[in-house]
Formats: sequence, structure tokens, C-alpha cells
Amino acid sequence: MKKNFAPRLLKIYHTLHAHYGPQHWWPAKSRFEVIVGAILTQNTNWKNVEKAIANLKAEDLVSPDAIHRVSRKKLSRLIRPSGYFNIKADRLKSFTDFLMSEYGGSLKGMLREKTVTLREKLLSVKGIGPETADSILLYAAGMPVFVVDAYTRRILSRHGLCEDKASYNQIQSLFMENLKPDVRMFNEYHALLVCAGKTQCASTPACPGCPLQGY
DNA sequence: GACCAGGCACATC
DNA sequence: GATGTGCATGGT
Repeated sequence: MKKNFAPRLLKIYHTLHAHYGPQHWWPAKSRFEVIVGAILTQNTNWKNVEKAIANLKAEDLVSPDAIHRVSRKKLSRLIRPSGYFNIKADRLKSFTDFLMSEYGGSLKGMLREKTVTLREKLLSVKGIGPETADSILLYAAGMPVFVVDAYTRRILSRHGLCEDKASYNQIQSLFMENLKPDVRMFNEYHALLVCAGKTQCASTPACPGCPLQGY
């Protein structure tokens, strides 16, 4: 990244923070629940994910061991509200399989990995792509990795900070090469972009009432 | 009834 | 490397 985008990125962050306030992400009670949510929310409304997680909790299945043991059939039935339930059941299974084989089922063991190493390993798990991997790294592991999603791309291109076809890695680099690694801030920043994307900056070029108007 | 939502894998060119 | 398609529910 040749140009210094730090001032603009910081200004956007502070503007969104002042407008929307702290978002207190990730909405989950445990690290493992963060990971389950990260997989279930793929291309899906969070409200639907909450229903699926509530079903899992009702059966006391929100643990690596429980997910590993439960039948694929029962798992997909319980997560049905989150959509793509057959695929997502496989993805939850592939993650717990990975956790079992690589770390003996120990999430703590997994979280002791270096960030770069863990990211590569997560990306090798079937069903975990860049956004899901980075959500796990940031929100479950507490590592300073910036999460990029559809809202991030839309808002940044809308405000002329990237091409609308920019790749995931390009957008992630934009943040990580211009901002100091700061878990708290990366956490809030991504959450705020999602919040803004949901409300006003979503897709309209005019973006009426957008708190980022003029940037 | 169309359209969208905090993606990803896979096929094809 | 870019582009297209299947996966599926629930809210607007």
C-alpha cells in the first residue's frame, strides 16, 4: 500500500464510534460459541444464527466434544434456522475434527498457536474461509487480525478507499498496514462497519443520512 | 413473491 | 485469476 490511509481510516472509525457507540462484540458466552457463531453466520442473518445456537444450548451441545459426538443428522436438524444446515453441520464437524486431531480437542491448545500459523491451519479446514478464520482469530483468540466482510468492502469502495472488486487480502492489508495492531480497536471497527452497513451505508450510492457523508 | 443476510467450495473458462 | 452456481432459512 503506497498511500497513507491511516488518517481516513481513523476518522471513519471515530465517526462511526461516536455515532453508533461501542458494539460489544462478539455476542457469545464462550470462545467456542464464537466459533460456532462464525460458521453459522456465513451468508446468513444473525437473528437466524441466534435461534440455531439456542437450539444447540437447549441440548447442551455448545462444546467441541459435544459437537464432535453428536450425529450429523441431529446437528443439522438443530441448526436448521441458520440456513444451509447440511453444509454448516459438515463445517462444524470439520472444525471439531480438526480440533481433535491437531490439539486433542483442546481449544486452549489451539489458541497457543502463533497467529500466522493458526490462520493457515484454519484456512485449510474445509468450510473455513478468510472471513470465518479471521473472525475466529480476532473474536475467539483475541489476536489483532482485521476481519473483512461484504459490508466492509461496500462501505470502503463507496467512500473511495478501495476498488469495488478489491480482494479480501487487499482490503485486509489496507487496514493492517495503516493501523497499529489493536485487538480492542479491530474488534470495534469491524462491528461498527457491520452496524453501519446494516443501517445506512448498505448499498445506496447516495447514502442518505450516512454518518460518513462527505468522507 | 422477490430480495437479502456478518461465505465457502467447486466447476469451468 | 475471474466468473458462475449450489447451498436454505426467516425477515422485510
